[in-house]
Amino acid sequence: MTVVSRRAAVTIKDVAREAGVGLMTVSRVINGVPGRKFSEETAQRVRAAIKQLGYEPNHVARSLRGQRSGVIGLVTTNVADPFWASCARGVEMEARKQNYVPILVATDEDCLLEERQVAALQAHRVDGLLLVSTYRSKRTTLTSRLAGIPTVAMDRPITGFKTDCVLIQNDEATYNATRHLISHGHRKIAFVGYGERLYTVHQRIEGYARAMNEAGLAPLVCAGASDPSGARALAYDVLTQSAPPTAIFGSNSLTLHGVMEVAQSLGLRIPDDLALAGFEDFRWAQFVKPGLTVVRQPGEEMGRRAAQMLFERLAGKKGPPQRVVLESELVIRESCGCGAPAALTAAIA
Amino acid sequence: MTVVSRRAAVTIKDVAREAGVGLMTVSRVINGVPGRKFSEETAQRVRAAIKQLGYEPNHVARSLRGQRSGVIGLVTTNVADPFWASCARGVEMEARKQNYVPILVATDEDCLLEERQVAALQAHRVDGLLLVSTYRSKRTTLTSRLAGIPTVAMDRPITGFKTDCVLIQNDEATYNATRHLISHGHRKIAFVGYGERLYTVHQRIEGYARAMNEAGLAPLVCAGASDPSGARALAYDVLTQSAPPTAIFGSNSLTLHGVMEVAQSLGLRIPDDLALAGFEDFRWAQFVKPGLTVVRQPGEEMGRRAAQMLFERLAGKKGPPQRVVLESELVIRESCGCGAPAALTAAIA
DNA sequence: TTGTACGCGTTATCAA
DNA sequence: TTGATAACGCGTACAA
Repeated sequence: MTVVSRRAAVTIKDVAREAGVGLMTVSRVINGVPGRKFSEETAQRVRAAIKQLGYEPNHVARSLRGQRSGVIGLVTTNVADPFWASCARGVEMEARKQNYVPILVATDEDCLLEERQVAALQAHRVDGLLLVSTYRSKRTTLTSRLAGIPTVAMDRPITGFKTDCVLIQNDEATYNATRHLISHGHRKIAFVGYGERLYTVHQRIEGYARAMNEAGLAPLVCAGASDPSGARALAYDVLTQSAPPTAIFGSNSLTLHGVMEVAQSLGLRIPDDLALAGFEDFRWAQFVKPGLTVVRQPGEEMGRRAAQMLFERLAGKKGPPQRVVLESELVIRESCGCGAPAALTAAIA
Repeated sequence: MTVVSRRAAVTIKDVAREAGVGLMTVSRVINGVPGRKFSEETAQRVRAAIKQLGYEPNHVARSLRGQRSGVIGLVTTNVADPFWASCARGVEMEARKQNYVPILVATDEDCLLEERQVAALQAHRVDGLLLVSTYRSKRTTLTSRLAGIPTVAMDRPITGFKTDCVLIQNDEATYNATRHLISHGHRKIAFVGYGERLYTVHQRIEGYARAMNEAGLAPLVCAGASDPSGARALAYDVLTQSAPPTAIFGSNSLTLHGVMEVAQSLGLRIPDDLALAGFEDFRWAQFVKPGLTVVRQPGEEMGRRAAQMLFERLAGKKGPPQRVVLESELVIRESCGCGAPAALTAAIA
């Protein structure tokens, strides 16, 4: 692949020539050193030249020189998912404040791809990493790579690697949602979701199972899907067995959607024949009929907080890895069996 | 801001020493020049050393040396919007195929911010730009900056700058949707949307007005919102006037959502009291009641195609700017007044 | 207060 | 087939 011709970029040299000063004077004016080692008059000339030539400092050269690159890596599983999209938005806004830009890559929940992407980010000399890490089913060099770069884990801790992380309450939220379904009189409640090796799924199953056990009910976990059709298959199997559950907790938005599709195709009315609750609120959830009872996760805030923590580390903050857990919220609508469609929300402490 | 210590990276020099060869031999082995200018035996030694040391080529240095940086800029208005998120996803997937990574920045529909972001991308020496450009209400240096970087416009052309672009059919889709509403007997149909200076909004208004005029009806355009609350205000005004419209076309997802909220608060039944159609399909649209009749835009494909066009240019493709227009599709559900909730879709030629 | 020389990691060029 | 050298744009260390 050859590169097309590019307009010769204007460098610090051009500015120096234009302003009739040395290179370093220009550099100093640009970087505004603490000690003000130049006269205001020359500074004026330099600034004029910069403007005139439309000079823009070359981050690449700065970066090579050993300074910060001004780039961070943002590794999610798939930005098309609204939750990761809002997370990316939070990161982007925070990065902008700090004059940083994020490189966006995806792992598709594949630990090998995750490793490759982290390696690529490393090759681009990012100053830090924001990482949504996937369960590692194979040996990878991930943790040794991570040792070289300030990293903040988002949504899930990184297996075998202690670092700053921003998580969201999973168990407690699922516990409360399950209890809520139980309070509606359901005794057979299934948990449908992705593979339980995923940290968040595991946590959610824990909360679900705790609520079930406390109520003396037998947990019914259907985990192992990895895409929409898998979730549908799981839902179909559990809903067509001899004594199907009267309620289902959907571990994520895609799963919940799949359950709805299957329920509809089976002619099940919600919440009368099948009550539903699950994960992830979204803009239109109020207009879905029946309104969905879901756990709302602060995705944007997670991105923002993670970015903030990373920038603090980049600014030199010392200390042991920190763990921040953001609260989630159970938004009660109608799919659980509640009559009132009003904004009856219960905050989870 | 100081940078925390970073593990000293292993360079090509280390590899050369380890393998007992010169720098250039290593470089040649890595880059596998066409003419195979090295013996297989030395190549083996070099590859072994690379593996042993865990060497990873430094993109930053490559970039400085004048080669491609391996980075492209991806400028959208806001990734939290599902449409831009799917677009970003398309770009990301295509970039991955080409061993490129995208830097993600947002403009928030602000032309000044757009300029700043493009400048930042320039400073990072991106090889190319994928840009969702906003209407320029103020003088900016955008076009002169763009002259230096291969650029593909997405969703909207760039004012005053001819370049490759990937657009989506707006007028035709809106024309068809409006005609569909008219076919249901509506005579007073309002168009509610964002500012008409936005290219896409302008196009949609054209299609809407054409359908109205052809039917001998008077267009009723309520444009000028710039956020959800603005859209709600617009919807409220038009729905509470003396002779309110019996149907509304919502120019984007947020607007359509706002109209639904207002309609609900006014106790309007859809589609009986108010028929609705609008832009942007989404995963849950089938479960919204009534099902939403919307134009489905191929966001991911747009991102993918734009990225492909950019990489073709980066590979040296010559020729005048190309314009690709992707087809959109009217997904007919129930909000327009159609009874059948089935997947009755009409492709737009 | 200002300027010069060097090095960051890589590749193009040229010589061996 | 290989290696030495210069250059990319910038900032640090030092000299003027």
